[in-house]
Amino acid sequence: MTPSQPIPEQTSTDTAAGEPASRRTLRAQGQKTLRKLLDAAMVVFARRGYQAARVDDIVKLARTSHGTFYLYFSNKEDLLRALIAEAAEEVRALDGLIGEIGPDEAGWKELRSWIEAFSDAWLRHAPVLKAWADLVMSDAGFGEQALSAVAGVITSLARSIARAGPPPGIDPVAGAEAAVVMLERFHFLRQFSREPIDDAALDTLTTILHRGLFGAEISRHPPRP
Amino acid sequence: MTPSQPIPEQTSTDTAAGEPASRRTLRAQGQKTLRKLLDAAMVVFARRGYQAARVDDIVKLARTSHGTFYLYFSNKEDLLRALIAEAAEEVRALDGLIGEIGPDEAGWKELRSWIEAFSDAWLRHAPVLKAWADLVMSDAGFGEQALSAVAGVITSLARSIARAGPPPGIDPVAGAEAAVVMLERFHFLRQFSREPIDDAALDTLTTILHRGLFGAEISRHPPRP
Amino acid sequence: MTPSQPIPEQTSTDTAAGEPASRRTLRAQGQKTLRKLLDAAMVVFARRGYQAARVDDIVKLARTSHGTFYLYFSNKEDLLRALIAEAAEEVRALDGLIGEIGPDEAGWKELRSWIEAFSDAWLRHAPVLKAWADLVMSDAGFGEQALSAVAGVITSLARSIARAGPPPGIDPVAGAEAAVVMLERFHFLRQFSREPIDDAALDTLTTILHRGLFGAEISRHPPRP
Amino acid sequence: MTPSQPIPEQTSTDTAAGEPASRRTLRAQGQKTLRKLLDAAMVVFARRGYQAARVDDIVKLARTSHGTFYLYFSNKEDLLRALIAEAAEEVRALDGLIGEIGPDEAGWKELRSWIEAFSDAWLRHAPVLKAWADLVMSDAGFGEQALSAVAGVITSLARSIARAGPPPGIDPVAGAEAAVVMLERFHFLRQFSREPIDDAALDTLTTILHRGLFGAEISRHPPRP
DNA sequence: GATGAATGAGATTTCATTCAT
DNA sequence: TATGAATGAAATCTCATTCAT
Repeated sequence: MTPSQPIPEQTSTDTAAGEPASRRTLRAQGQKTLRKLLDAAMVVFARRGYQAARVDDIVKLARTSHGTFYLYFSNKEDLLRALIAEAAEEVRALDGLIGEIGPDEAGWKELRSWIEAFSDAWLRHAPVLKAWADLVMSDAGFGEQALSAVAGVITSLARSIARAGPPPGIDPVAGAEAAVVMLERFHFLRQFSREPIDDAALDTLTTILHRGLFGAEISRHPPRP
Repeated sequence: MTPSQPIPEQTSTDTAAGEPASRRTLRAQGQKTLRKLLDAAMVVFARRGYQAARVDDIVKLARTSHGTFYLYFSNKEDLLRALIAEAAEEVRALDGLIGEIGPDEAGWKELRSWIEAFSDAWLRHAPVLKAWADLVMSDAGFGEQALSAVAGVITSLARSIARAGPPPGIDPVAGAEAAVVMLERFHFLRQFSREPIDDAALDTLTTILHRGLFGAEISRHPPRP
Repeated sequence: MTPSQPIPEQTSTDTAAGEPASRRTLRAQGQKTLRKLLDAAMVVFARRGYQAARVDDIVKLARTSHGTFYLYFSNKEDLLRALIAEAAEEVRALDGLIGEIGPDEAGWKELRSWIEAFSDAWLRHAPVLKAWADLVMSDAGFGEQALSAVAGVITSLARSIARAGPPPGIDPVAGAEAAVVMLERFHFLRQFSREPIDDAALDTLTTILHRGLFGAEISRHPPRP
Repeated sequence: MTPSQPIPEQTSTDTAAGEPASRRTLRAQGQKTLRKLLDAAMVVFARRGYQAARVDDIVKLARTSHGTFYLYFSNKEDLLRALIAEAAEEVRALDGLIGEIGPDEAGWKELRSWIEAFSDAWLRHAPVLKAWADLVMSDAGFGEQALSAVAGVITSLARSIARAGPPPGIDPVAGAEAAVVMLERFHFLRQFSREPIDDAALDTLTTILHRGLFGAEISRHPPRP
């Protein structure tokens, strides 16, 4: 007489921590709720920063419940990752947009329109980018993710600088890094101090980089009339 | 082209920030404990950021107790203010150092040595600056303080740019802002990615700003041999 | 030697335990779903115990939904009751099987075949029995139910022992209790440690009880060749 | 110019989950609180079972706070482990007590006094043993721990049986297992049904095992006068 | 001056159960 | 009959701060 019933192996942890609650396929209503939560989080992160944001704030704004939140995300960080994924997509799109930038006026305009695209993307995702910056401080993993997201843009920009033949004293990679962080933090500063990012500001940024990295000289690129 | 931002008078920040809970005069041992706590906080803030730093982490690293912590600071924020006070001192010192910067090689050197001073100060206070940035996200009051601290530097720099007669398209205030945030974040990025901030990097930063904001042209300032 | 426990009348447990929330008559499909849920619960209870088992685990394994679950059971406890009802049926059948057990070899064989029946029943319902034991810890009501279910077996066994004229020092009721719990837990232990319950094990159990409770002596019942 | 401040490595998780909050050395007051918590837990576990016991119940009974609880234990499981460690100590002590057990009256008395020791230990730690049994269901790890704790007793007992020359049909290891689980569960049952474990009960248990495993015959061991 | 112990408000997370389609 | 979505009460756990010695 032998035992008739094999004991099934315990399938270890069914849902790993930090994973989306369970990537079910969502119907229309589910999609809507998901969106509501993402949007609410965007607002709350913008208002209080990531760390200070409470799940409670988010669900209240989304007019839903705690339980529902954890139906879609396994925790606050998971939600941020979802938002970041959306933002990162656009960041990555930016490096495709960097064209040939010469020291002449055409180059200036090219650069200016790229910066404008950068500006648009930044403003669209401002809360996420801030939350991101906020998390980088406490979670190294998020830092790596951030680095790799910008790496593409920096590389493209560095190539563009190198092709243009930068002024002496410029290291293309360092220059590209400086450019990207300048653009990013300038936007951050202006938004933080509630000053607008207007044409004058974008012109200034463009001119600094055009002259500083792409070798434009004064006579050659009269500012737009 | 109008300056987008009124240049604020530097608001003094000597309002007893960061003083012990009850302002006792400290003997030798007290001084030592105070220093231990400040240093430990510096390390912990650097590791985890301000928000995520726990008082427990700090006192453990300082090899002292919770009770002692509150003997010296009235709360965690108070401790950060003390650290910031130390850093702000140096930040403020920086605007005194900005001299006359012309478009020639002398100007380049002048700028370069200022940037070097900035770099030194930044590296010395990196953890505090990061904690500061961290806090700014969630505490509006701290944001004001931060703005006013940098305002002095920005103002001085903006004046210096205006005096030099910047290239067309440059708004001196926007330019100064862009310059400061670029320097700050470039240091942050390099430290975060564990890349050194070497001479080539500082040369690059200097050249970008010299050409971008102070109208330097190629022929006039050959980079240092 | 007085029985330490009044021998309780077997309280009938046919009080509609484990019936669907609203007692509908089920069609073929309904029957199938019901079975799927019962089977899944059996597995999950075996894996995690009753308390730790989540309805979610059960419906996932049964490949159905939460909503469906509550179509068939009014709650988790209700489901367990349904399973218990199935098991109790067999438990109750066991006391009918206890025959006259003398101290001779015939008695040994009689006892042995009863133990074999016990073993079969136990193995068939192991998960339920475990869940039951699990619940007994936290729900007094379930404890009563459990006691009354085994009471029948214990009573029958005690009578059988008393009739056989047990060795001096044996209280028939205490002896019957000891026998039942020994059989139950021995099976539990062997299954838990993944050791088989083989003929040698059943022989050992039989011999302990035959000699211990029914007065068998060595010379009179040589073990089966 | 190279960065002057090495960034210290993040010392990963400072306190691993599931570990005692931090095995500080406790002063008198700490010891007292620790004891209060352990005792309170014992009571609560006895009343509601481990799973159903809430940390809140424990701290209320111990007249202390949630915060304090987590100062001493990292969670409920951790607390149970502490209690188990205390119980396991005594369980282990039991196998040293098993002496030479012959089929005569001296053997009966020897066995009886060992069973009495078992009984004492069991009663002293009843709540823990129940909680243990409760957890075994949901946490495999706890099962292993339980097995290894009893393994010593079983082995000693099996040796004792083998030395005594058991009746034919007895496998010493299976017999020892059966004996231990019988003793354990008998106590459990009696306590659960609120019946006393009196001399008659212990006599019965002793006699079953003495005859069943150690080959005692009727004439040779008259029960105590 | 210093410290271990205690606190409790508040945040996160889980999961049995109900609802709407 | 079936199901995905939603709920919210209850439980766990954290940590800045206060207290008593």
